[in-house]
Amino acid sequence: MPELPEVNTFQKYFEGTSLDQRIEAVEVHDAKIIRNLSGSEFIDRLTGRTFVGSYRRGKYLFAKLDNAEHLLLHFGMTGDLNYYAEPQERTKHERFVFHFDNGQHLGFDCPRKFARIQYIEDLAVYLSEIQLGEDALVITEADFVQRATGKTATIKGFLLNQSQVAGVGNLYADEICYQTGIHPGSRVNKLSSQQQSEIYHAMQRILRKAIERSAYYKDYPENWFWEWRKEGAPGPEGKGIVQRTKIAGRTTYFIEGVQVLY
DNA sequence: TGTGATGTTGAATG
DNA sequence: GCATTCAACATCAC
Repeated sequence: MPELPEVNTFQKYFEGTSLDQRIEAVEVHDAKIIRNLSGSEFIDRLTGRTFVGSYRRGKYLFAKLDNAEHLLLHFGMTGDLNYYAEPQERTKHERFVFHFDNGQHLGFDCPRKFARIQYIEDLAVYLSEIQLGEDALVITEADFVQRATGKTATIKGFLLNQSQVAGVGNLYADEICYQTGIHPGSRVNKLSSQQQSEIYHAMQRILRKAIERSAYYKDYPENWFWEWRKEGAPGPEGKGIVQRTKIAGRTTYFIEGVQVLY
């Protein structure tokens, strides 16, 4: 689930539910996804604190604490937030939960444990240490094109590379390639700067639309790929054939005969 | 029952 | 240095 639009939805959910309530207790069921602290250290650091805001960059969500430090929530493939009142509303794969002083809870659910939770003392320092590109919605066209210039990677690989642009994942990368009529295996340096800027605008348009629909796939426009991601099926309007392959190590769908390989 | 899954990382390879 | 592939992480659903 969690690519940029999904994480944006998590952020809204977090801000709409979990701010300004003192964390009275923290319960850790499985500390595996907490990367830089033990379970008991995690409990010690968070107990008594209050969430006061958040910052999202790409798929990284930083929950801001009242001591100006942050908790990084990276959702991996299956992370999810669950704010609830009654204990029986607890989800099956809850890994830890904050008990707020108003009786509410914020649980972090993650069946596959690919999520990464990290306690960040200094956000600016952390961001300068990791290789994380500018957020896909924030990056300027000039910066995007400049980063693309000369790259020999496939366009799909480039879009997935979080150190170039942060936020695009496997599904949206396919959608961007589809909507620009470009084969996902095309080399970035074979594309004109005009095409690179078309990709930039498609990326922003698609992510914005997805956010507007709260990353709820069923509400996406009918001509998006959700409707046609089936190998061997005819493409939209009967043009071309849906192909499934592997590009940049990820399962990739595109329409043979419609998306041009450069 | 086997296969693959919306993410990231590190090692190995070209 | 750059790009790609693969394995690993752990679990579930088809």
